[in-house]
Amino acid sequence: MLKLSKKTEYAFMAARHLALNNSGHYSTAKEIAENYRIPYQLVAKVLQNFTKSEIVTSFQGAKGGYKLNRSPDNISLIDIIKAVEHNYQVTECMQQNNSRSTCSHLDCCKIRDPLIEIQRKIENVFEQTSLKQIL
Amino acid sequence: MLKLSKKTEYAFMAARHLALNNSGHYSTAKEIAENYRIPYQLVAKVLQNFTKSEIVTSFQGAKGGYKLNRSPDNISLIDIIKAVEHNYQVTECMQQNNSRSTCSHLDCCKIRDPLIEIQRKIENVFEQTSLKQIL
DNA sequence: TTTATATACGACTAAATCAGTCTTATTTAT
DNA sequence: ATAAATAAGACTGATTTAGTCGTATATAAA
Repeated sequence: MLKLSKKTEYAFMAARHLALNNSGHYSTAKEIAENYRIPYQLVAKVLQNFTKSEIVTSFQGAKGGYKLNRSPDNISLIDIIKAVEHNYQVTECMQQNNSRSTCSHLDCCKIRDPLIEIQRKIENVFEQTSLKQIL
Repeated sequence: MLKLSKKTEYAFMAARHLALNNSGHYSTAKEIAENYRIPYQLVAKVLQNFTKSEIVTSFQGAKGGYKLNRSPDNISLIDIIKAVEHNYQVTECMQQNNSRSTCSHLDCCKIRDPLIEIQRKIENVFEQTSLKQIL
């Protein structure tokens, strides 16, 4: 319960690696996978998600790889989470397509509103932490 | 990801119900289950967990049930979580019997320390919210 | 122009966790 | 005695998560 997915862990690790890289070449999925013993395919997907969210720019082909688009202090952990996870809500009824009215409990469960506040505070924790802070 | 378990949701609902009850009789698992359309056996387990954690006192037999031991503003959501969940950590390596040294990644994953801080802040959110605040 | 090295991406499978059920024992008011 | 309640462990089914496989496409460099 309340656990981050492996995908998000790998996303944090990959983002951190990209932020620290100043070796001249673009960082690759292979490099990150080997460096931290993460399954290659999973890092690859994470990096593709980063590209879609415009956190990084990708370069295809030989000598290709990824580079960060913004400086690490301008990227928050919530940006990274949103790039790789659709659902990071504390309850089902806060996920898209759900609402008070889809609640299966009689007259809703009565704790939805306070939990929305909890959700807001937890998101805030990740919002307030920048990539720079985890280097 | 980051979702509360149903058990914890039911625990919040049950605790809230107990806090609001001033009907003269003890609240029972059956009553709570029917009131919110929660599976009886699950509420029953939650309430048994509450008893073990001394959040409530239980009364067995006919006319039995449960009553809160403390006032709602003296019970935090983290108390409730701890009563029903063994693991509420954001990463596996923060759960009991795990540590930096059991990390499967080379030279640990490098993000453990910042995540410990995140964990602390998330626990703080639940610590700072009392049962009274969700009534 | 071929080859090696990369990203892109969807489909699939295996493993782990979670939710819910079943069963039995014990306690106690009436 | 009986009914109503807690106590608790074992089991099953459903869902989610983690990881793999396969194929297509792009590009630098020999």
